[in-house]
Amino acid sequence: MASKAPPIDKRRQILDAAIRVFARQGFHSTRVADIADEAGVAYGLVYHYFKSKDEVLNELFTERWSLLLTAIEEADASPTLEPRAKLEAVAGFIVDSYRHEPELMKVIIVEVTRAANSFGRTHLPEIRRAYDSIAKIVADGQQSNAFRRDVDATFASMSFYGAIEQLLSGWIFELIPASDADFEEAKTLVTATICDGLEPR
Amino acid sequence: MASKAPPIDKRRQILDAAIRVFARQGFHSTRVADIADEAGVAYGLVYHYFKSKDEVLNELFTERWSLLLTAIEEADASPTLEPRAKLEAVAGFIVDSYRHEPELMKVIIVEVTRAANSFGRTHLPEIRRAYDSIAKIVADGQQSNAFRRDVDATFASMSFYGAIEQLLSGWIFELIPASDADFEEAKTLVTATICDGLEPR
DNA sequence: AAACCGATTGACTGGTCAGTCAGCCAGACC
DNA sequence: GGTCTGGCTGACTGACCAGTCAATCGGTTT
Repeated sequence: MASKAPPIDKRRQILDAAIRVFARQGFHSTRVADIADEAGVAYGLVYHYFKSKDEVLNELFTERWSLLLTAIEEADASPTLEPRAKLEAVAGFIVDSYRHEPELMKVIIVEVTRAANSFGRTHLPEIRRAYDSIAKIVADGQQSNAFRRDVDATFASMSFYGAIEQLLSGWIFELIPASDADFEEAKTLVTATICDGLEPR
Repeated sequence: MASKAPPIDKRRQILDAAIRVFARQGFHSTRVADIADEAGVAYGLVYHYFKSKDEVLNELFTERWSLLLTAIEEADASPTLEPRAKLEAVAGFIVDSYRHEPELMKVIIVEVTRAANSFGRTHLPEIRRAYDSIAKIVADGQQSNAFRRDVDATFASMSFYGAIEQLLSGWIFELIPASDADFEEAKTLVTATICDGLEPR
């Protein structure tokens, strides 16, 4: 055989199965056996590739959160984008992440980001980095008079991120409609709400 | 004895202890024994007053969430308040709740509201009622031209509530400063951000 | 063909708790 | 003094499950 078929990547297979199972049952009520079954793999193999059940979730989170951090920092670094457009880019990235991988995003938000008492605690530094990067975009906007200065930048970034996460939660738990059109609308509307406000101009 | 000293209310004592322990360790990693110890009460007594460990948390949540629902609905019902002032009242109520009972609010947010996969699921209807009531305030504001109409009311209420909850999370996990002045500022700033936006007028 | 080695298997164990239950005790009432 | 009642006690149990490990498998090297 010219190229030896690489064995199916069992590690990846386990991670993908974990996404599905965690999304379906939540981290706490999935047993390691559920992951193994879903992946079509023996129980012990999970421990061959991961130190513990926790490490599986950590891996999923870290993999994706680093993409988010990169996206935010890239938006911030763009010399051509206006501050508002930078925020739009961030909102767009998060919404698209959910659109393309709703199960993974559900796991990350429900089990890590909004579970600051258990897993979130471990990842607080990384989570915080996202808030800080967004705050930096706002602060720069204030510097250049694109944004008013009487709203603290940290504060504004928390509100902005909180609004987005709440929308994702709404989609995740089917509290608000989640069609492609809704996703598109959301991207601009979060930014519009935060930048322009609800009152008429 | 003229008035027989009523026995110390052990049930209340258990609930208050549970607040402290849940806030300190999180629901999942507190054993029923921890609650009993903290309350200075025998293990079995917890089961005398509550069907299960879950029921203790449910009770804590329901007790307080109904206060919140009442507060929102009262603000909404006020004939004199402008829509914006109604939102301010809601934000104020939540911030004050945190200021006066940070441990209880921590438990409610971390273990129920943001744990929609476990406890939140049970209480989704009540949680949703809060969102709906806020959405109604926004919708009425749009009706009377106090708010612009091109932002969906449900959407706006999610953003508003999400922003507040994110702030509380920030305080809970010490990501942002939490002095009395910060609390006061937050009350007006959340509403200002959502109503006026970040861009200068 | 024999030795080697990493991937893979799944039965088993040790520890952890939620919830049970048989009974104790202190005051009320006879 | 005796009995009754219900708040109260805490040792015990049954279930559950993360993580271990000894054994097997299949491919590669010598």
